[in-house]
Amino acid sequence: MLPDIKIAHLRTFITVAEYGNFRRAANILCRSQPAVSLAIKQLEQLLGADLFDKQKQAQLTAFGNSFLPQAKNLYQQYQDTLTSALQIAQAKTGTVRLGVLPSVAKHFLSDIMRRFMHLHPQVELQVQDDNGDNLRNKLLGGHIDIAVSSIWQHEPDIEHRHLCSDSVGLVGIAEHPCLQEHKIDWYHISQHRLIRNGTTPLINNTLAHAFMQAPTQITNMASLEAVLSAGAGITTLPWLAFPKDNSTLQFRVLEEGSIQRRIALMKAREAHQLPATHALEAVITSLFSNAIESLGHAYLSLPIATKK
Amino acid sequence: MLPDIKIAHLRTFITVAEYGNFRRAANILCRSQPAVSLAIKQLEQLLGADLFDKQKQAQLTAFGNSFLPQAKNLYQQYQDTLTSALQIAQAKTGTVRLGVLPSVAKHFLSDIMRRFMHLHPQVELQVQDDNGDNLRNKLLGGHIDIAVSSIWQHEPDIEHRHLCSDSVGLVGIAEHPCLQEHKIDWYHISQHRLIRNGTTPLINNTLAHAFMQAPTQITNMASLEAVLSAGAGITTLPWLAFPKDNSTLQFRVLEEGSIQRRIALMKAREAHQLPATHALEAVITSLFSNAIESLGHAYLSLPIATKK
DNA sequence: TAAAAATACTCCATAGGTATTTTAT
DNA sequence: ATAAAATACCTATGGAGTATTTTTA
Repeated sequence: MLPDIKIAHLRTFITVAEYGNFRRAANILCRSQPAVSLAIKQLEQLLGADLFDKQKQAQLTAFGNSFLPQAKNLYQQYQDTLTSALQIAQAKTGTVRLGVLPSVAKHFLSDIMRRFMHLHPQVELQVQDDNGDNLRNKLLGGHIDIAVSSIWQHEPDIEHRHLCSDSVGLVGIAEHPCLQEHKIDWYHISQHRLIRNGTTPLINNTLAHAFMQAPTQITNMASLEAVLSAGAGITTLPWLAFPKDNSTLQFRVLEEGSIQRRIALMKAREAHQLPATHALEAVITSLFSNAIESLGHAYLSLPIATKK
Repeated sequence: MLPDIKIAHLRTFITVAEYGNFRRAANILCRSQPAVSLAIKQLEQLLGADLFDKQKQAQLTAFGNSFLPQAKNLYQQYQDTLTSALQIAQAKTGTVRLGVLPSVAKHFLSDIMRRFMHLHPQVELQVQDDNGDNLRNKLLGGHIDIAVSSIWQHEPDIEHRHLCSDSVGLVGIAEHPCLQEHKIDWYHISQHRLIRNGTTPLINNTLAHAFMQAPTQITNMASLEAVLSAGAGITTLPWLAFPKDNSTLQFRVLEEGSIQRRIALMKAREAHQLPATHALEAVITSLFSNAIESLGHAYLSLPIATKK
């Protein structure tokens, strides 16, 4: 059984050896001189051999000399290990893999990244954007740590915290007949060329389900925008995905409040996150609860309920 | 400033992590379960992050997982360092360099080595035999740690502890005229062929000083023995150096009790010895104080005085 | 419901302080 | 003679215990 030699013993020994003086060492260590004497005496007893020559003040014995480099090494590793652990614990270092929806990326990613990188400059932040389905799979497969994505069904293995909701609307050129109507006529809408896109599953089981069977599917947003701008069809998009800078296109909510996309922060229920991940989580939630007002809009709403 | 994380914290954490159970870990550590809980809680607080999932009993968090190997490493080095230091402190390991006179080697070295190697099997014991002058220089030069040698003058830088004394005598074939006389005739002795050897300086400043100017010097004992056996001269030797197994040679004390060689255990006053060296010292002194009787002889005496 | 972990509290060992004596330069 | 270290003695912190409640499987 090894004797109970503590880190404090080593620190004291190293300091006395380095300064060659008990009193000065005591000052450095913020201890009284007798405390240092006692600590050394105890260490010597635990080791079973003198470290300092009792005749000559604060002079190392041969054994002391042979122990000093060993003690220094050990103390160095102690410091290194703890420093690194603290860095990770305080999210000063590590890696976080974040998945986001393109529409979320467009509006919030730069803010999220700026804020997070400011608070945790040493943490590597890996971001990938993808559609909700793929984000879900990546989360379950452990390829990303957290995701800001849309919910369409409750997954038992995924925990989510609601961040905001946006309304799904009909999108097409302003002149398109469907957008002229006072009230959207779901019956006649299927007469027009409907275009599916990556967000279409959102309107499954709604009045707008006709889009689910649309023969044309365009997942790339730039392509979709071009096709729509040419007046070649209509589609549905959640408000955040709507290209607001395109003046030829118009957004019209399907039925006020009825069809909403819920955006949440998600993580695999199983996986335990490194502190860096928690830190990112905190940044995202705080950003959403504070900054949404500035982006505030009828078609965008703050969290309705916050899941623990 | 690093938080005051102790070795005990690491040991507790590692044990709980390994056994996946606070209670069992407490048993292993010979602590109560609350003590273990508290220690972990404190460690978590000092690190600033949870190590175990509070929901699931004794399950590591991601951070805990990343800290575990680091903690293990550090604890391993702690154990290794202390084990090695304790080995050295307890003279279980290390190296001792011993210098001895050939005559001492002949009578005592095998006993010294047997006893020391039995008590400290892991310690490397380097032995070199040489004459008193060279041993002195090697001691001062730090090339040997201790020596069993003869004293001929008090050196300020060498500490010595008397071990035994032996008488110096005239050595030659039994038939040699000088050995026939009832009382040695120092005046006529210089008429014969005198031979110097490595031990001759011992008789400087004595009645036998004539040997100091002898034209023939033979330092090698085998050669000396051959020359003496051929009746080609006489020499002086201390009793322990006298080849007792050579029946043709005879030893005769110069003047009973008057010319004595003092054999002492010597070490450089400055140099601090490793515990292994102290252990060898102890073996030698105890061996001399116990075992001399068995070798007892009129020409060999136990310590007269013991210098601190 | 049974086992495991957390909490509440009490106590004692020890690390640390101050005052003083002893030892080394 | 003076500074440094050791010793003596006292105090307070915190580590460890038992008893108990709360939580998890």
